[in-house]
Amino acid sequence: MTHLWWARRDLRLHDNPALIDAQADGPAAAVFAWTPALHFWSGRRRAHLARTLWSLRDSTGGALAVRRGEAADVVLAAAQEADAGVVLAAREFSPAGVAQQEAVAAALEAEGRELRFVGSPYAVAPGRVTKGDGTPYRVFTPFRDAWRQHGWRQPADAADPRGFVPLDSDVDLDQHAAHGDAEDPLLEPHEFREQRVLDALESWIDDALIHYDDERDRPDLDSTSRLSVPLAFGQVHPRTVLALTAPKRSDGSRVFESEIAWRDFHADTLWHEPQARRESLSRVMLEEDWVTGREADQAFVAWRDGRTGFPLVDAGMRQLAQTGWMHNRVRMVVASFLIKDLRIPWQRGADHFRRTLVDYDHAQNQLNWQWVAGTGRDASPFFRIFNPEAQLDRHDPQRRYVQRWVPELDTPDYPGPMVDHKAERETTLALHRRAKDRG
DNA sequence: TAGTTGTTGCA
DNA sequence: GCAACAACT
Repeated sequence: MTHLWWARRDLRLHDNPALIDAQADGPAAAVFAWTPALHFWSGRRRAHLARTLWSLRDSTGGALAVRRGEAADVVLAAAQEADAGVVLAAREFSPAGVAQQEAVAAALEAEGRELRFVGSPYAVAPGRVTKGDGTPYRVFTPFRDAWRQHGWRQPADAADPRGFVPLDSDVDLDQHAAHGDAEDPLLEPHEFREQRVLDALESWIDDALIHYDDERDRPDLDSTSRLSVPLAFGQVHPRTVLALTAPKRSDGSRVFESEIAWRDFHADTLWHEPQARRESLSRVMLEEDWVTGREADQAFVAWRDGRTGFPLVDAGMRQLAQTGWMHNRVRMVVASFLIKDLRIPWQRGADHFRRTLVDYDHAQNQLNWQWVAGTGRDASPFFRIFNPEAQLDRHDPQRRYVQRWVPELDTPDYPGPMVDHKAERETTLALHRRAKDRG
């Protein structure tokens, strides 16, 4: 009997246990649900999804169906067409992903079909790393040590690209794939193929992994792994990444693996505390102390548009606006500036990132913003306020990054600082102390 | 994965 | 005059 693979954030043939199981008894059918929620994505992010799906469908000999509709409707219809009694999928752990898979499971069960979960988008799935008493770790470092101790499986074999039963699509991927930077990207589809991602990863490991501990925080050097986009779409599995870095032990590889652990830590936090998607996990400021109204609106727009007068903040926000990506060190600096200098709630910044980042990942975004705000599970101390000038001196010493993204930097057209950082820092610290004293 | 301030130790 | 360090926020 034919099985159906429900493709989610695991758009790959390599190391995909759900897909392997779907092919266990012969060729599998495969479907991806192009849901109404994608309407709210940025055009750039949707284009990248379309390109990734185009590439994956091409790799399956055109068999993968990409269909418009809610996941429950799309998966059920595909299961009926393929006469599949069993649907295989990777389990999601975010609130939206859980709700979606519950709806799919219910729709299938109503007809006597079964949704079976195999694997997850994480090296170690949320909920698996706990303290001795079964409760989750609150602090990252002990979590990471236990996470390493727990370990992970070796990557699964690659799926059979010929092992698919074709289903029709009703989404025009060519149309969605065209966007700004590449109006007709499918003339050069090489760039966003799964194999290209794996090749680029291997090159990066050979060239840059060993320097990762020193260079990851240098936005001018472009030494990061650039894995955030493929990881967000599941074009590569973190376990594949860890298997490739494992033989290359160095300080660089250990720091890099820590970053993968952060990814699992944030997903684990959201799994245990689903309200963290909107609510601060701890309170560091009194409600009335956040800036609101027109003053906040004007400040937010200056931040969003890269007109704060702080070169590193403006460079980051312009890189985001122009490319849909921002260097991680700079993400921390711009987030700290919005929260601690402008005193605008982290949720507003997180919403902007959701609308603009191509690598957007709900758990990573919300929990990293909470980390900067000092409200997360492993809260950064409330007094950790980034100094945008000191960060610039330290991480972009030749000012090459800021000059690239803020070309008018050294001209009269560039505005002066919109706030006095030293004064805002003092004010924020005083408000934090006040909130602490009032409980 | 912070920043500031004050102290110490050395040149 | 400064780097390294501790204490503190």
